[in-house]
Amino acid sequence: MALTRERIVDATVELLQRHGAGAFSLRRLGVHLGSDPTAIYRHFKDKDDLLRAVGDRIHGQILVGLPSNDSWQAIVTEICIRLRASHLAQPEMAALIRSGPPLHRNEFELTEALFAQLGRSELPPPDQAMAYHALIELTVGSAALDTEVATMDAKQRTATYDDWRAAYQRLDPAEFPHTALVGEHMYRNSADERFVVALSALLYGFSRTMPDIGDKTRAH
Amino acid sequence: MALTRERIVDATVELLQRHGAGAFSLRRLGVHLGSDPTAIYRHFKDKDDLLRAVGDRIHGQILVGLPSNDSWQAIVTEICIRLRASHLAQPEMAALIRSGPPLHRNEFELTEALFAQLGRSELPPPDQAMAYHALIELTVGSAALDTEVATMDAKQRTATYDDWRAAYQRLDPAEFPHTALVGEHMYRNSADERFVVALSALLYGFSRTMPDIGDKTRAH
DNA sequence: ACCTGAACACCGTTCAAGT
DNA sequence: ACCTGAACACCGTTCAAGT
Repeated sequence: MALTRERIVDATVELLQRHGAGAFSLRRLGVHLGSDPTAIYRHFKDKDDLLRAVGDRIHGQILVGLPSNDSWQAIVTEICIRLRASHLAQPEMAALIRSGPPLHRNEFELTEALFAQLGRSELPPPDQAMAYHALIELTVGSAALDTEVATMDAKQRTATYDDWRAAYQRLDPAEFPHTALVGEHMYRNSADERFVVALSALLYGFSRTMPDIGDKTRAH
Repeated sequence: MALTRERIVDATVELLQRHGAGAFSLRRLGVHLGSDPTAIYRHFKDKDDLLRAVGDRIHGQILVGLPSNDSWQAIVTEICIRLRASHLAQPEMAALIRSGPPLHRNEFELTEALFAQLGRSELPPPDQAMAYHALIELTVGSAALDTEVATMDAKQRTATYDDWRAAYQRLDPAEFPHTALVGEHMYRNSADERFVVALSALLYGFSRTMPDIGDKTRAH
């Protein structure tokens, strides 16, 4: 029953999952662990340090059972889908990771896995790095924008998207003519499906020579 | 000297800009306004309501003086650059907007401006909506990931990127062979430049018929 | 009509004291 | 060596009381 890093991380994951991210505090964690809240400071520097450890545990599960005999685009897509799902499942942790790369073991392995796939493309290394940054930004952004809605049940979620779409469709077509034409197509399909479409466009865009940008002097 | 919504929003913008986002509280705002912190509740429902109003004011400045005789890609890029800059300048507000579209006047005008440009592309309306969502996700994600670094001065910022790059380059090449090849190109250029590259790739990806995804039965 | 100020129910974190 | 518990310096928000 002794307090260990492991037991604290376990309890944190459980609390974050069971109640929302907003309902997590060190005081609640103390109650859940049956010990004084401040005992946690014996094992972690502060709350951020604890959440970073939670993040590393979750990043560690992303590469488990990843398909390997697929196109690089398909594998990159799968990794990003899983990374996005992790961020949706742990919004507190996600907010922390947004403030800087954790630079921990599992994050390095995730990066290596992405570069392994981007290395199979025809992109030269500088463009692989650019694509890597763009993939992370899109994935993290998609998760951040979807966090609030993702915690709802399917019925609520559909209702929310319907409400938002309706708000755009309710606009005066004289003042908002373009929104009037496109409004009905906003927030369609699931956010997961929209994400895969965006990801495909991004990968497609990077896997061609890009006009107007990039290093025009490159070898091929 | 009477308290008005306008005066409160002004003071909030000033406080957020002068000190960081983390240093903002209703109590501090009260001191700055020379009135009791709880007087704000007479004009705004709660803190989120106030930040939403701040967000709307800032969104309202994005379209001012936008070039109009340019390609749709160039104008979309300019809008996204400005939206990203707004999020970087007001991280508290940005965090709130991530939780759902504000559905306020200025946000509708921003959406209309983006659809006006996407309408000049050859994309059919459903794809315009998809592109819109993807653009927002990339823009918001890029801003979120860059917020921490953006508040630093140029020197600190470069040092931070150098540190991060070094962490990846320090990895054992036997265990992380692909990172070894690409590591030196990570976090190069400014985050703004990396964002423009990502945006171009995304727009380029959307402006072609996408393989494997999308409605294959479309007219053209 | 508008603002004040006490109060409520919380936070993360520190540190001397206990076992 | 490890944990406790009081204390510090904060939060957002409510509401009866003041002017």
